[in-house]
Amino acid sequence: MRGKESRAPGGTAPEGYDKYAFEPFAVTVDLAVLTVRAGALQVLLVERGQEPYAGRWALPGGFVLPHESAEAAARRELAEETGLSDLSGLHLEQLRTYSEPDRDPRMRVVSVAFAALLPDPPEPRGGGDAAQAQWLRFNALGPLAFDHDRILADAHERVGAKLEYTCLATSFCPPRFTLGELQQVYETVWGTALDRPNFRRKVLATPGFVEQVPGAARLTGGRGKPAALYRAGDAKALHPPLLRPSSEGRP
Amino acid sequence: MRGKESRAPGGTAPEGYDKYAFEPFAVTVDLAVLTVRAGALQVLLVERGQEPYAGRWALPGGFVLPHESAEAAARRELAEETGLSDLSGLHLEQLRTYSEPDRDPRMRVVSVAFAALLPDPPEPRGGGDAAQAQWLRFNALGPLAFDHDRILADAHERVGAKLEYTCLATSFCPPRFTLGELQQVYETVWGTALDRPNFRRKVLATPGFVEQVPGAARLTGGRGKPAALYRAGDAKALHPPLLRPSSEGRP
DNA sequence: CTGACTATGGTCAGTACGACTATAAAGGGG
DNA sequence: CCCCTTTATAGTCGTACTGACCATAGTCAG
Repeated sequence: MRGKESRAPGGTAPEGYDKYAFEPFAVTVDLAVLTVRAGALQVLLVERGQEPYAGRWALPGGFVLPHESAEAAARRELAEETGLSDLSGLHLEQLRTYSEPDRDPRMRVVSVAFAALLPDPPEPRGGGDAAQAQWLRFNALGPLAFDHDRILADAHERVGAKLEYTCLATSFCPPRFTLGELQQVYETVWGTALDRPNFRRKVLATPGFVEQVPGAARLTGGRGKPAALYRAGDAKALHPPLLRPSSEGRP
Repeated sequence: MRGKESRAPGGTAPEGYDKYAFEPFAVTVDLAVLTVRAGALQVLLVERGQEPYAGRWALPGGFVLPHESAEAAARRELAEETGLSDLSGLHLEQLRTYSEPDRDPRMRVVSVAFAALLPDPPEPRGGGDAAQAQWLRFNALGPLAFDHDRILADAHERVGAKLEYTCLATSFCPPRFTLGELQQVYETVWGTALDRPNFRRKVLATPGFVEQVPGAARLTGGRGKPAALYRAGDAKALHPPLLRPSSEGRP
């Protein structure tokens, strides 16, 4: 549009658009909310109570309201779904838009998908007018409703790729974290094991990725030598990137 | 939506949606069509004939029809705009969706933006019911209509980044090309000069990036030693990536 | 005290990359 | 026809990065 108003389907609208000269679309957002918990990649899902796909798991989401952008709708839905009032430290990123005409059997729905990363996963709040949201392990998910399998796969791929060349991994971590926790984020998302000394060397050699918390604070959680605490630096990109092993060697 | 039908704005629609229980959105596509021509990055633009932004350049695009996906709409609009019947060798990639409520002063328009790369730029066809599309140099563009400056900047950034770790550059080249042409794609999009022997070594060392045309075909265009011809290989990703110089050294 | 466990520090060789020099093959101008 | 410009291609060399290791330090469970 905009280059050629006359192309509006259903009629010509030379000056202002005729609001109903074209088929209206419902615009929604779908959220792939990821976290690393208990050493596994987990996703926030809701159980559908109605047809179609009753009983199946689906990504949380909802309609975009007339006065808000898709980003605002995503933040609002996420707050409602998780009950998380403070969305600081949240990474929310637009994935892509899914617009196949038959993706919702009831009507034409165009959905803008987002990937969101949470550091410390709060239990989804119970109070709500709809099905309860729950964290489920990314592996061993049955088929989801609609095209949500594809959305989730795209989100996983995107996050995995961005770990390589951005500092995104810190978005999975609490404000203070150890390098072991950071490494576990990489290993969990990528599904591979990394060499610990090499990972450490690489992260510390990247200026602005992490910075050590000055007051020699140390986390004593379980056994083993206590680890130094770090917080996220101000860098956004990783140069050179931290490539995942699976994508490098090709014997 | 889909997790909680009751959240449809404007009313509850327990089973099927009430088609007009929510504010309808117009859904459009906007195309950032890029090519490398005459040693410069060029963009396909149309001149607006009507308010708002009359006389300004805008990205080509149009409404998504009720029965087609955004991708299909993008292909259709591109064919109409360029008159290019064969869209083989075309790279079309969804960029992101722009949904700010006030991005079009007339009404609520949600636009799915695409980046398209053309190898050999055909002159845009004259026949059409709207303003003529033209190739303009990416530099020295005045402000575009709507938020199209931002869309174009995002497209440029995305393409520049994907040159680093994918084989996308071949999408800017004709079916047979020399390594010099391929290098010029990188230099034009990135706006930097590259060392020729090093570029050559890197490209040839990446398996599946390009493969030499067997029948010692050589292009004799201008002066200098004739160059060997190559075609795109079957690889999609570059490992390790070909990083642009600007993003590496940071003195 | 001992052993398991984790964090941290270091070595070493293979590889990739930037900067650079050299050679080959064409056309143009005298 | 010779020389010079132009472009393609080949190779060299030192530095930086990386993967695969080995070694040490600090804490907890028994």
